[in-house]
Amino acid sequence: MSCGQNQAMTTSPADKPVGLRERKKARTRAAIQDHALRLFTEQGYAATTVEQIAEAAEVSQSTFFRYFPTKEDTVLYDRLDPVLIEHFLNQPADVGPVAAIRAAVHEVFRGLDEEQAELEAARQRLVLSVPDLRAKLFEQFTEGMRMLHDAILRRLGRERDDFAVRMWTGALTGVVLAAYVTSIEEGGDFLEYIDRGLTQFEQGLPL
Amino acid sequence: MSCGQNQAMTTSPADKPVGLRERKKARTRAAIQDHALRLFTEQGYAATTVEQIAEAAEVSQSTFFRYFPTKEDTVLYDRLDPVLIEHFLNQPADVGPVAAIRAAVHEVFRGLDEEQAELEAARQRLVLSVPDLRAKLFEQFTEGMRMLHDAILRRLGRERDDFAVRMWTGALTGVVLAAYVTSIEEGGDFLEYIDRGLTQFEQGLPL
DNA sequence: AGAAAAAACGACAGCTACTATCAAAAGATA
DNA sequence: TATCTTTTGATAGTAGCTGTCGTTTTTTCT
Repeated sequence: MSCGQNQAMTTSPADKPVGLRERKKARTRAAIQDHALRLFTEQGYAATTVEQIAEAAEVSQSTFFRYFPTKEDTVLYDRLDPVLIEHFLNQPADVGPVAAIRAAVHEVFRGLDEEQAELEAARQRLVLSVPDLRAKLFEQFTEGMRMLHDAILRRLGRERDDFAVRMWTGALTGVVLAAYVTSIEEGGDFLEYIDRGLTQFEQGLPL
Repeated sequence: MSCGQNQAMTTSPADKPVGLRERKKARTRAAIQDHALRLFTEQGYAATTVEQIAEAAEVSQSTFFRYFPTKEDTVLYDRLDPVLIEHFLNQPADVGPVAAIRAAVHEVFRGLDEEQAELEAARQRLVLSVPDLRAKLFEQFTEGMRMLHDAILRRLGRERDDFAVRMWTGALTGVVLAAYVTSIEEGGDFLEYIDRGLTQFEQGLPL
């Protein structure tokens, strides 16, 4: 019923402090997020109040804001970015950076089951259609750019503030963002657009 | 005293309906924006209320929101993007797209006097330091990406939905954004970073 | 098991960005 | 001057978000 939350890996790998408290917290978080997304798609983002979400999830407003600092975060709380970076860093050292990114993206998105993929698609559509959410999403992208920048630096053994790497990372982020927007506007598989975009990038972005 | 508002060119070029009403509107808009920016830099963005800005500009809150739909827009109301596009389109047809962009950026930013440049710099610093403003700025960048996409299509005579152009534009926007962020973080001339970024882009983004 | 400590919760009050409405004031027009 | 339109201000209201505090629930210690 509830969508799978991958929260367990936030703690250290050795101990498993999955006490009753942790389980209830995870359930509450998932309930809030699920009901929020359902209400948003049913009656629109702006027309849905935090009070309604809290009521549907059977928590108080105080509790809502303890779990999600803003209403927007019920949609944009990003679980995927750190996972992507992790997969990227785990790629073998001899593959090029673009190939490593391609592999990481594939590994993460192919790992979603159909229900998760469906939910993710709905979420993406919602995000791009609501201005406030769009704005925050774009900021997330640039935060991702920064993380990617650090990862690339480490991978290539470059020193900090390498301007060429900065521009390279910026361009690649722009490509991914453009592919993302295109996939929403044109419809179709997100992964395919990313793939084509990365190929263009590898070929030097011919016009 | 008041910073130069280039509002006049929004009307059709033939008539000049610069009546008393129009002049007062321009003055009010400038007053709100100036006092807002001053208060933001003096006491911080979040700590400054709309009420304070309205009081400083000697207008009611109603009037404030008639001029600026949101508090953020006092900082982010962008007058430069359409000007940039216009200059880009006015470049001679035989220069390449990157060179045309470079020329347009130079023309626009070199056209600012020292006071305007100083104000613009303060504005840029403020924008990147406040999360809410950052988010909206990034959205503006992608709107700029869309406008640039259309302009490039027209310039190259391509048909709509050319994937290669989309990726090219996305990458270029990413480069400009990265150069922008770098110029804020590292300090130094904004134009110089843009120039170097565009050069990197022209050279195929070597690592 | 029982007590103490810690964490989570709900209720309430308050601030502020933002919207809607409507009457008064100011500018344009004749 | 008189009329018509645009702009403005006052007021009331909604909703996101914060802070506080007493209560309940869960964990930990003995």
